Amino acid sequence: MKRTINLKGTAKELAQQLSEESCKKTIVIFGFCKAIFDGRIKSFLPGGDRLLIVKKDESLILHGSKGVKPLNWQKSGAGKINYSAKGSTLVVSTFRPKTKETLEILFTRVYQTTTFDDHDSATLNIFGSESDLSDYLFDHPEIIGPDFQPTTREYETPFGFIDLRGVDKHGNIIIVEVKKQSATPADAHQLKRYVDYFQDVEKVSVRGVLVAAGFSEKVLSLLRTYDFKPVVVFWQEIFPSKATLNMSHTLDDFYNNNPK
Amino acid sequence: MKRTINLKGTAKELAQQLSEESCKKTIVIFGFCKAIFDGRIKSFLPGGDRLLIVKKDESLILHGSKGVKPLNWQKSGAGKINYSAKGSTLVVSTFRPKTKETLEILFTRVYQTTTFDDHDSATLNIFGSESDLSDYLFDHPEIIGPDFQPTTREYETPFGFIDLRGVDKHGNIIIVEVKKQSATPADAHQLKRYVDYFQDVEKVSVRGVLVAAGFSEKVLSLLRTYDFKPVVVFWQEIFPSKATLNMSHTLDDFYNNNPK
DNA sequence: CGTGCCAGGTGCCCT
DNA sequence: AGGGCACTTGGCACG
Repeated sequence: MKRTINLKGTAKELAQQLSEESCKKTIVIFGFCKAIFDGRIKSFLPGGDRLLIVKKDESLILHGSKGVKPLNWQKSGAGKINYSAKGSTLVVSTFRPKTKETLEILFTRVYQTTTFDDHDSATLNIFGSESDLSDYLFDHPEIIGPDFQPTTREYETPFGFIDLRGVDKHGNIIIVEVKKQSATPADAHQLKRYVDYFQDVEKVSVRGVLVAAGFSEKVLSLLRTYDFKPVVVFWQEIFPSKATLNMSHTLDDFYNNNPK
Repeated sequence: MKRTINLKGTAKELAQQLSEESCKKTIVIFGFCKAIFDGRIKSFLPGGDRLLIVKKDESLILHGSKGVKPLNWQKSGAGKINYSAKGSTLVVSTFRPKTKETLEILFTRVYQTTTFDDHDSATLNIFGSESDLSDYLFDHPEIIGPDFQPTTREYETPFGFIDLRGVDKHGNIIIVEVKKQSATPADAHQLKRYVDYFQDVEKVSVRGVLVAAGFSEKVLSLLRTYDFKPVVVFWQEIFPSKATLNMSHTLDDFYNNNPK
C-alpha cells in the first residue's frame, strides 16, 4: 500500500477529498495562495507559492520559500479545519472559537496535493537541557565555588522556582540561577527577585550566583550593582560525555534498530 | 512548466539529484527516518514516518505527525546541507561550523521526493503588535487613568526601554509597561526595575502601571507589594478598527489583486 | 556581528 | 483549564 497519494481534480473535488482525508492522513498542498489571519493580531499575506501542511491532529502550517518559521499556522486542538471551493479557488479555513481567531487560505492555483499516511510512535529524546545542567551542578558544586554546598533543586518561592539552592561554609544561603545560554538582563532581575525574597521574608544573608554560557557588559554591570557572582559554564563542552552515558541504552537502539 | 516534480531512483540517484537541486528549489521528502542532533543540545529521534522540507535558503525542517513545532531543524545560513547515500539509506546531513552543531537524518525508506519550484516575493503584513498598542495608549491616555498625561514613547534607561512614560496632575512620573498578553511575574519585576531606576537616579516620586490582557493572582500580589497599578486592556477588541484603517490600502490590494 | 527583546511565540509540566 | 517558564526558542531592529 502506498504511503503517499497525489490527488487530482477540480477545486471542488479536491475540497471533497480533503474533507474526507482530514484527521486520517497528513495533507500537503503545493500551490499559489493568499492568506488572512484575524485574532490576537491581524495579518495578511499577498499571493505567492506556498507549502501547506495539515497534520492528523489538525495542526496547520503554511510555509513560504524562506525561513524555519511558518508564515501562518494553527495549533492542534484550536478548531476545525474546513476545505471548500469558491469557483476554481480552494479555500482552507480555520476558526478558533475560544479566541475568535480565523485563518483563511485561498489557493488560486494548486500544483500538487499529496496525502501522507504516516505512522510515528517515536518520541524525541533530548539531553542537555537547563534541568540537566542544574543536575550536573548539583553533583559538581565546586564549579559554583570552592565552598558551595548544594541543598535543594527546584525550590519553590512565591516569586518562582529557584534552580539551585545551597549554603557556604559560613552558613550563608546561596541562590543559583542557571541559564544554558548567554545571560540576559531579565535573568539578573529574576535572580534579584529570589534573593530579595529570602532577605525580606526569611531575614537571612543571601548570596546570588548566576550561571550562564556568557555575560555581556550590561549584565555584568547589573550583577555588580546587585553584588551577584557570574559563573561561566561551557555546558556544551561538559555534557557530551554525560549525554552519551545517559542516552547510551537508547542510542544503542538508535544505531542498531532496523525499521520494521 | 510544472512547478512540482516527483523524483525517482535509488538512494544514490536521489542524493545526486537533490545535490543538484539544492538551493534552486524547495525539496520535500516523505519517508521513514531516524535523526540525531548534536550541538547546543543532544537529541535523537527513533525511526518514524516524517516530512522533510529543505528550502532554497538552506533552512531545513523535519516534521513529525503532530504539532506545529518541527522535530528537528536547521536555520538558514547555518551551514551546508549534504545529500548522500549509505547503501539503500538516503542521508541528509548538516554541519554548522560556528556552533559545531551536526544534524544527521537517515531515510531508510523514501516514499516520495518532490521538488517545488516556488516563487514568492510577498511579505507578511502584520498589525497589532505591542508597539501598536503602546502607540494607541499614547493617543488614548484615559485608558491608563483619568489624570495620565503621556510624555515619551520608548524611553531608554540602563535597565532597558520603557514603553510609555508620562506624568499625573501632581507632576509625579508615571512609568507604563505594556504587555499584549497576560502579565507574568517577570513583567512586574521588569517594571519594578524601571521604577527603582527613576527613584534612585532622578530622586523623584514614581508610579508604576502595568498594562496587560490579564493578571493572575500571583502577579496581582506582586503588584500590590510594589504598589503598582494593573490595567486590563482588551486589545483584541480595540485594534480591529485601527488595523483596518492602517491596512486598508494594502487590504484593497489583497482582496482585488488577482494572481499573475 | 553581538545584544536586547518581542512573538499570533510553542510546548511542557505543574496545580 | 490556567499559570509559570524553558526553548537547538526564531526573528528583527539597533548599536
